[in-house]
Amino acid sequence: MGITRRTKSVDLLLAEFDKESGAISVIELIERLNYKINKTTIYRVLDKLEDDAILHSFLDSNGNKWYAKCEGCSKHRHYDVHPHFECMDCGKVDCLPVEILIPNIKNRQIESSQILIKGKCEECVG
Amino acid sequence: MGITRRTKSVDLLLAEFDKESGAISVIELIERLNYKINKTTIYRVLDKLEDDAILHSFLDSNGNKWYAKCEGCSKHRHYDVHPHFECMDCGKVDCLPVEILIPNIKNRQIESSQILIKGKCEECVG
DNA sequence: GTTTATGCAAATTCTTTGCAATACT
DNA sequence: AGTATTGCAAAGAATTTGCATAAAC
Repeated sequence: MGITRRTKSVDLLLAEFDKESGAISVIELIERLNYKINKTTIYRVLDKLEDDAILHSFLDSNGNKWYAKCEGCSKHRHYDVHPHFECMDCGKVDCLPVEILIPNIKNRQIESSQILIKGKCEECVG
Repeated sequence: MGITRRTKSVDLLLAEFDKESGAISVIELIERLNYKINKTTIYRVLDKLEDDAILHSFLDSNGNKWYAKCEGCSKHRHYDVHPHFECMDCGKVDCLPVEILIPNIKNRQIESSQILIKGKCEECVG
């Protein structure tokens, strides 16, 4: 797990992501764990877990931060271009490959992006 | 201009977007106009102008809100899927058509998205 | 004249900092 | 033992609210 120590806070936080198939907002995590971990610690641990590429974050349209432990995240550094798709039905978050954008943004040079697409995933549409 | 009244605040704000080819952050607008328009009013007018589809907003990776008056914005309602491309060199913001995403997100149903891609536009790359 | 917009001060919400105490390896 | 992590209280930053005043139609 990189530099991050195995502490009670780390375990409790990761446990929340194991219960969950999708993304969880910081606000939600604070509500769930408030009586066990201090709010400040929650912010700090999430930050580390993102540095260690165990979690990924993005902002929703209200500016609230969400974290997810999704397939493929470990392959990316946190500042990589990395779109997410969140199913509004089941809540699951998929990481989409960078490449989905590139053919459409030809002749532009992508430096960074923040992409959250919401909708219904294949299964929930069907 | 829809329901929005033509006031001093509206004119001053729109003037900033005429000076500018790209997006302007709320923070920047407050700095520029602080002595002329109250901060609260700036927030309220921007909100209205977005409702009227004159401006468009999106969040940067720090959660700060940016507004732009870009080609094509008037065709969209503010909750439409609507990616933006911001050139980090010249600051210009383009609206990209929804369609750039659709072929890549096949079998998913898009409800909303918040997309800001940053990089260099064609001219600044060249 | 009626409705909408504005300014101000205070309140909210989310996040960060400083520092002493504690837990990890 | 030495370093990283935690909790608490307080500070910060961005945005919103309530209400009386002023401006637009």
